[in-house]
Amino acid sequence: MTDDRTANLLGALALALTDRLIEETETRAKHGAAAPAALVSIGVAPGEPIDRLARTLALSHSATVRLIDRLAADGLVARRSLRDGRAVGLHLTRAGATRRKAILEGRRRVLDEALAPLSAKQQNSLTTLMESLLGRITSGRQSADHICRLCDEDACPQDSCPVECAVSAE
Amino acid sequence: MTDDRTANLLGALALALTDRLIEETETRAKHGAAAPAALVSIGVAPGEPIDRLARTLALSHSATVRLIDRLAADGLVARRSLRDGRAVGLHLTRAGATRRKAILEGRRRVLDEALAPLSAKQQNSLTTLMESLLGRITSGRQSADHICRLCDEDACPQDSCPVECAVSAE
DNA sequence: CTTGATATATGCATTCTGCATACATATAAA
DNA sequence: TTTATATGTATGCAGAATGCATATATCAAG
Repeated sequence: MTDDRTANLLGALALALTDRLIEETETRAKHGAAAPAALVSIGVAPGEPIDRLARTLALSHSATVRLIDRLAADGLVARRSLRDGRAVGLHLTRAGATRRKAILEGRRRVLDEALAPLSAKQQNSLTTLMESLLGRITSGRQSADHICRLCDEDACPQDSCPVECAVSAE
Repeated sequence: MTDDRTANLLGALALALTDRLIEETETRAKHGAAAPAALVSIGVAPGEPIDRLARTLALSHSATVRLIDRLAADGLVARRSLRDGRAVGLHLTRAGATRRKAILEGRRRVLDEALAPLSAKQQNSLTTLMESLLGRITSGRQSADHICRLCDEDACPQDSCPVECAVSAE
């Protein structure tokens, strides 16, 4: 079985880091915690319909429509028509792409700050351990997209991402 | 400098775990993500005033008053008068204590599940690394209380808690 | 006893969300 | 082609949670 204290520390760490990540990213995209995730996710897969984004964000469809309304009003996201006339393809405007970059940089800053006390060797150990944990947590395509909704894809190419690998291995 | 991929994995892991922790604990105490944290925190330090709880939860005073209203209406929390006639001391009712236990158990279940793929040795390594990260993240009394707002104090006695130690060492 | 600080409570507005529904388009069947 | 069903988006409406400004009660110091 797992150790009491280890479990507790993991819970505290996850909560503390997420608090900081939300705080940091939310101020850069307004409209709640889902907004930065939307900008990041749209950037990873431009042209996807609202429906798909809703699943990635784990929001209802209507909440996602409203969120896109707000981001579009801010000039960060644009709706384009698709072959399928029912759906709209989501894209970042130039301003949206800039904002996205700022969000990812803010996120990175928070994480760097937290990781600062670890040596390179310790960071490697941590990476290995986290790969196991992330693989375990992942449960399917939708879950994977949700977990990676704020990820910097450049830092973590598809074939090296433990979350993606867990989906492929199913 | 820290490694791109390590930082990214840490962000994803924190987010994914917190999603699960919130989901799990929130269903057991209704009234939003702050509710389970309130029940846990009141249990750690019964008799504290609303003001102090507000700071631990990082909520405004009025939001905390409303939260306590709801939890009291559910019969989970009771207000008692204190020597200081302005303040009220917060306590868990019997039902509240039971609920608190369920919240901590749910949290523990999520964390156990995530940690399952690690060997005992790996868990020890992870613990050491997390101690460093948590110490770094902590910045003062208020920050510490906030970070530990959902912690199981039994699993992590004061003098072994890296967050508490970071505060003491200031 | 007066003044200022502290702790709680409440009126009001705002934000974000989901449910139910309406509408347009696509897909498949008859 | 026509009809029926499924899919994707948008909107009306209501509810939950929150913050700001403010009111009230109590304490502490002079």
